[in-house]
This record gives sequence, structure tokens and C-alpha cells, in this order.
Amino acid sequence: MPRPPGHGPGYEIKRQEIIDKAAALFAKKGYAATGIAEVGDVAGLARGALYYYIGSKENLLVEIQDRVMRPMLASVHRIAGLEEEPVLRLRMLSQTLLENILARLDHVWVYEHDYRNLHGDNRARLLRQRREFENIVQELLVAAMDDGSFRKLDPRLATLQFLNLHNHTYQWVRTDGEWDAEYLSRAYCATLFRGFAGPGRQFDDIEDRMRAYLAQRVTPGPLPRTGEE
Amino acid sequence: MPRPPGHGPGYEIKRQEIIDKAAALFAKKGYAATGIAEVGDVAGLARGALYYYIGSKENLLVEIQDRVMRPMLASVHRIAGLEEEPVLRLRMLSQTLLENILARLDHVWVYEHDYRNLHGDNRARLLRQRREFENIVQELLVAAMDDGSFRKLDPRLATLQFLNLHNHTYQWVRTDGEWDAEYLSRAYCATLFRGFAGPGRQFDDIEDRMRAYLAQRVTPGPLPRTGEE
Amino acid sequence: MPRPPGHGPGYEIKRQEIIDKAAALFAKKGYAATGIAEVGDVAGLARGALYYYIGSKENLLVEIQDRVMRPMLASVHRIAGLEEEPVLRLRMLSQTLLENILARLDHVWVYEHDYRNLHGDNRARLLRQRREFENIVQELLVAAMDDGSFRKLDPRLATLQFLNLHNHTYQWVRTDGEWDAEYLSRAYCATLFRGFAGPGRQFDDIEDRMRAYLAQRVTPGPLPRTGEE
Amino acid sequence: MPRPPGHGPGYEIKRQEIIDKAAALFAKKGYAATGIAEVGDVAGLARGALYYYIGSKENLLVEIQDRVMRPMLASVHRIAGLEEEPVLRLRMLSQTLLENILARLDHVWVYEHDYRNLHGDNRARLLRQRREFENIVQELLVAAMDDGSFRKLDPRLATLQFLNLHNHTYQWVRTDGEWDAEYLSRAYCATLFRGFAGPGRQFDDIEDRMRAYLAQRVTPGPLPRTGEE
DNA sequence: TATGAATGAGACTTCATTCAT
DNA sequence: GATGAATGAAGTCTCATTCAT
Repeated sequence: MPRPPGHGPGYEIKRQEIIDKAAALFAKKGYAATGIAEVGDVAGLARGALYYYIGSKENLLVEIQDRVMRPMLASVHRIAGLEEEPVLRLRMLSQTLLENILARLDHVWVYEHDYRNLHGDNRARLLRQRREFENIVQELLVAAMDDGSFRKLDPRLATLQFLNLHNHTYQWVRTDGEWDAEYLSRAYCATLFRGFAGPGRQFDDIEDRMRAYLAQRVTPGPLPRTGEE
Repeated sequence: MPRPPGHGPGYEIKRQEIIDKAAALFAKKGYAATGIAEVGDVAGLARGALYYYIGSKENLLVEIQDRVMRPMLASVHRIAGLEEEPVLRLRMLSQTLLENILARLDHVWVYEHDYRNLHGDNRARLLRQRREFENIVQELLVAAMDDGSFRKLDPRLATLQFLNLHNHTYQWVRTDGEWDAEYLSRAYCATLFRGFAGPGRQFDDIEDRMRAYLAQRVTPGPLPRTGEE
Repeated sequence: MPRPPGHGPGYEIKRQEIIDKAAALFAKKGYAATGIAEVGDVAGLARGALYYYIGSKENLLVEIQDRVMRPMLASVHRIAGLEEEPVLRLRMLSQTLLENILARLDHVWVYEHDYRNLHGDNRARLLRQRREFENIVQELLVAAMDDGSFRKLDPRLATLQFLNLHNHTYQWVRTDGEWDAEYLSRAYCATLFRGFAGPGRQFDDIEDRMRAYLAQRVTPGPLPRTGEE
Repeated sequence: MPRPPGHGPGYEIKRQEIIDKAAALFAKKGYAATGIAEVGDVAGLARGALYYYIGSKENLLVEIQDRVMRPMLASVHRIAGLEEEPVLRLRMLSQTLLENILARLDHVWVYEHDYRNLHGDNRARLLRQRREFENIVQELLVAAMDDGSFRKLDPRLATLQFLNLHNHTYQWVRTDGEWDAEYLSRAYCATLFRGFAGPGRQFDDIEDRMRAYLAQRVTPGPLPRTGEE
């Protein structure tokens, strides 16, 4: 998203650094309570130079939101489109979601807390993306009900339970801790899948199939992100 | 928490009204983005008179937090002290928690979003109360593991799952909607208790026992709050 | 034009004082080159208090324009509606126009110079008022041509000559000087009426009739303004 | 007015282009409201290069003023020095004045509007030149009174009427329109000369003599400018 | 109790200018 | 000749708070 024409090669790099540092500040103190001067301080830039890179304070917020939502949506779309059974896709989606949260914890904090400071189109776009995300989750849950994996639940309420459990994680999780995305995802899904299970259904093999799926992929490792970064 | 000495009889009433209206504003626009002038406007009071009642803007935030935390802790302490088995007490606690959230939705929104604007002692007290609350939940969950109701889970992670599921509700719940605290509590606990269940355990009778408990009480009706208001 | 509800009796008075002083400053240095801090200095008010009265810098400009245009249009409409012959009405209009210019010389300076700093509706309204004013002048000139007082001229160009001659006066006139509105109006009209005169027409009696008209009025003195001030 | 020593051949050309474009911008938005960045944009130059050519923003204003005043004064001095009768010289001067205004309409706009942004010597020089110009006009008018062409008028007020009529033209004239300098000059002088005429004087032949004078000149066409460009 | 007026710090943003490369 | 990056002062405006009445 380069701004005015005619910027040197270092421009975009420095710009991304500034956004990084701003996200950390906003996460710690809140967007509204953080002054642009503080952003300049941590970026080592005078106010004027700062604006050369960021355009406006709200624009900084937009960029942070984008960094959260763009890769998240990309991952989730990819997973939803896989030819696997719904419960496995939910397990994958859970892990991707947590990976994204953990990877950019301060961005997510800002994303969850300060979107009310967006105005006009920026705000509308954000809300649209949120709904898009929720719809995908809901469709997978309904698919799992339809194939008998889950009992018949109110789809909306089931979706909200799924999201409550995952999204609230940013409030307390520590990236330096013992828990990583995979561990949390296993725990959450263990609870949710048993809790949602249809009569006689169990999902003892879901972790095996998860491993199998990942092993079959050319590049073993964490679930790849599709995002641009 | 009466402030300066020597106030007429209407003082406390008006004060509570102001806090009500401030909470609504803060919930809608965020604490930092709401001006004290707006509070005055909706309260129908000029700036000077407003300060006569509220002391300071941060104090308003403290009061709102108190209104959430005080009755919540009181209810939870009462329930934790009942002579019922842990799973039933968790079911009660879940409902009380949701009742409190729904009863003061905008207060809860402020409570969850804007506590970072508290400073010094106010902040410390808040964090202490949060931990106190979480500990009670955790003790109940451990008790349920100990009596075999739940499988052996990481107690901390089990607690956080319980809290994620309940606390994130404020983000989307509507008080005018079809879902009340009882309905949500039944749904959440159905998921959690099945998800946490120890081998061979089921909780098909938990709702009956909930009803039985409530019926035996002198005053039927919603779980009583202990709070001051 | 009282602003927010609930202002004391002195509010409007002080507000008008501020506008006075701002007009003087803007006239001397130009609107864009004058800082709001300077306005505060000459008004003896800190920045905050200043904004309590003015709302915004552009609003100050709007008020100044209004002070020029409102009474001007009112006078001119009144004169145009009189049952006197066109040339006499033009003579009256000339004097009123100059009286308005001399009465608020610095306002007029701002009005002529800085209207480009108005935006949106404010600008549109100003341009509308200017056209309205010019149309009245043009109609009177055409009426004078129709009754044979003036020769057949291009109406638009005649109007512009009339306005050039009068409006540019603000550039050099001094209110402390020997020339008042009546003197200037006599001189300008002497030039214009001879210059525009139809064949065989002279206006030697126009000053007598002007005096007669004024004498006949109940309150002798300067042409009354209709404006609110 | 070449600036730093040692410039290539294209320097002055590019410099003049920049001044052209700056004048257009200043005329449209006002000097104070136009940023140096905008000048750079329309000139296709980055900030650094721009300053290589212009020195400073105020210098740009000085150059624009010079482009108006220099050729104007030259023409006017030339005409004043002709051996023709005063009224004819005034007619010539009128046309030259209007030609200069129309030829550089945006420069004139800036000249009339933004001279208050000049400081120190630049400002003093401008005011000196304006007075010089006015004095020439006044001398011609007095000469016309002395030879009986015009009646006895206050010389200063006659001068100001002459200048009002001509100088205010920049406010509304369009170069694409039907009116050119010659047409306007004829109309203005028709008004002024009849308006100023001494007893029994008429100037029916002034346009013929104007044509005759121009025809006699080697190079027929518009009044030549003496200016450097 | 209540008010309108005042404050002053600090918010975000723009701008003319400079300079190493 | 030309560029992009950086500066710092100054610009407009907001806001929590105080206080005489």
C-alpha cells in the first residue's frame, strides 16, 4: 500500500517498522490514550517525519487491523475449501486462528479493542470482514451437524461458543509461555467436539488425522499462511 | 461511597443516575473517546455541577467497575459456599455470571474494555478482584475433577476455557433478543460439562437438580444478588 | 446566532467583541496568515476560552462576511423597492454601499480578500449573496436605460463599472480622512451618471432630490439601515 | 535575476516555468493557503530540486509581483512620455493597463491579493512602485484638467476613480470571454471622459485618433510592451 | 446545588526548509 | 541537477478540570 509516488527503497520497510511499534504501544495503552508523539519517540522519528510515513493516526489503526484480518481470512478461506470432513477442517481452522492470534498478539489486542475508533469506510470494511469470518465458521459447524458428527444445535449459538472460546484467548495468553497454538487448539477442540458431539460420536482419531494431513503436505511444519507476509 | 461530607438526600440518587448514563456513553464510544461534556449533556448538568457529583472522570470509571465486580463477587462467593456438588455449583455460577453480564451490559463492556485507563490503586484493586474471581472458578473445577465428574485437565486452562466462553458473551449478546441468561447458561454448560466429563460421566440430571434447588428456596425467582443495589 | 444552549448574558457581547478584534487582525495580516493565538492575545483570552466563543476559525470568517453582507443586502433591497425613479435609487444605493464599506472597513477588507478560505456551504452562500446584490444593481441600471436616463449600454458591463468604482474603494479609503460616504457617492455618481447619460439628459437636480428625499423622512440623518445591528 | 553562480542554460527557462505554475496555483488558492509541496507537484519536481530554483516561497511571490509591475511601469512611462494630448495618452494608458491585466490574469490576482505576505524591502519596493504608477496617472489627469478637457476635480479622487474602474477588473474578467482589453478600455474611457468632461467638451474623435496613432506606428498590432519578456 | 466562563496542557497535523547522497 | 528523508516550529482544536458567583 505505497503512498505518494516517489519513495525510496527503504520507505516501505521503515513504514512497516513504525506500524509494528505503534501496534505494541496501542496494545499496551489503548489507541485513544496513546499520543502520536509516543509513536514518534519509539520510532526515533520527529513528528513531521512520522507523518511522512503514516499519513494519519487512524491510518495506523487501519493498517494494524489489516495485518490481522487479511492473513486470517486468507487462511480460513483456504481451510474451508479443503476436501476434508467438517470436523477436521474445524480443528485446522481452530489452530490457524490461534496461530494468528499468537503471532500478532498486540495487533489482535488492538483489533479487538479499538475498532470503534475507525470511522466511515474503514469501519464498514472491518465489520464486513468480521461477518465474513463468522459465516465460514458457522457453515462448517452446520456441515458437521448435517453429517451427524455434531448434535443439532442452534447454529448461531454454536458459532458464538466456538468464537468465544478462541477469540477471548488474546486477553490472557502469553507468547513466552508453555502453551502454543497447537496445544490450545487441541484443548479447545477436545472440549468443543465432545461438547457438541452427536449421539454415539467420538473424535478420538482427530489428532491422528490432523497429524496425517500435515505430514502429507510437502512442507511439514506449521499450517502455512496464505497471506502476503 | 459517599464523597464530600454533608450532602442532601437527593445527592446519592442523582449520582447513581449520572453513573448510569456515563456507562451507557462509555460503552458506546469508549471511555477515552467520550468527553466529560457529553456526560454532562446527557445528564442535563453543566460542567461544574457534574464535578460536584463525580469528582473526576476516572472516578466514574471506578464506580462502573465496582458496579460490575461487587455484586459479581458477592454472588460467586455465596454460590461457592453452598453445600452442593461442584458441577451443580458451576452451573449456578455460570448462570449468575451471565445474569450479571446481561443485567449491566454496558457496564460490562466498559469493564472489559477500558480498565487500562485506571491508574495506581484503582487498577491494582481491579486486578486483585479479577484474580479472586478466577480462583473461585478454578477451585470449583478442581473439585469437580477430584470427585471424578470431570477428567483430569490442566486446571488453569480449564478455568480459562470456562471464562472465555462466558466472558466474551458481552461482545455480541443483545438484551432484547431471544436468549436469556438461563438459556445461555444451559447451552454453555452442556458444552463444557460434556467436554470436560470424566469417563462414563453424564450430567443429564443437572438441569433437574438446578430446578429443584431453585424451587426449594423461599423466594423463587432468579438467583438473588447480594449486591448493594 | 447563539451557539450551544445555556449561555450567560455576557456571552453574546463578548462574542461580538472577539469578532470585531479578529476582523481587525484579519484585515491587517490576512486571514490565512493570522493565527488563532493572535486572536486570543488581542481578545485577552486563552485558546480554550476563545474556542468557547468562536467554534472554529472559519466560523469567525463566516461571521465577518455576514456582518458585511447582511446589512448591505437589507439596505439595498429596501432602496430598490422604493417608488422613486431609477437614477435616484442608484444614487441612494451608491451612498448606502459606501456607508457600509466605511462603517466596517476592516470587515470589508476581509470580505473582499479572504472569501476563498470559506468552504462548502459557507462559500456557496456567499457567492449566492454576491450575485443577488449584483442583480439588483443591474436591474436598476436597466430601468434607467429603459426610461431614457441612460444610453443603451451593455447591462452587464455597466453593472461591473458601477461595482468596480464602488467596491475597489476599500483598498485605499481612510475612515479618518476628509472624505465620507456622501462625498464619495456624489463624486462617483457625478462621473457615472454623466458617463452613462442618455442623449440630452442631465442630472443636475439629482442632489437636490436626494436631499429632499432625506428631509422628508421622519428621522433625518444617514440612510437608515435595516440590519439587526 | 540569476541566482547562484554557475547555472546551466536550462536553469532560467525551468525557473520561469516554475514561477508560471506557482502563479496559477497562488491565484486559485491564495498564497498562504498554497503549500510549497503543491508547487513541486505541478512543476514535477521534488522539494529539494524546487528550492534549487526558487530560493524560498516568498521569493516566488517577489518574482510574480515583478512580472506584473515591471512591464506595467515600463509601458506607462513610455506612454506618459509621448507627445500627444493628455486625454489620448490616458486612453492609451487605459488600454495598456487592461492588456497587462488580461495578459497575466493570475499574476495580477496574486499581486492584488497577497502583497501583504511580503516583508521588509520587498514590501517597501512594491509600495513605492504602486505610488509611482499612481502619480503618473494623476499627472495626466491634472494635465487634462489644465487644458480644459476635464472639469476641475479633486486630482486625488479623480485618480482613484480611474484606478478603481480599471484595477478591480481582475476580480471578474475572463480571458476566454467576449471582452478584450480594447473593448473594455473603450467602454471605461467613454464613461470616464464623459464623466470628467469640462464644459462643452466632447471626445467623439478619441477613438479615431487612437486608431490613427496606432496605424502610424511601424508595427501595427497591440501596444508594444517594453518589458523584458 | 448549580452555572457559565476560563484555563493550559496536550492532541493531531501541516509546512517551509535543509541536507546527505 | 535532483531526490527522498528529516526537522521542528507552528497551526487548529479538544479536553479535563477549576472557580467565582
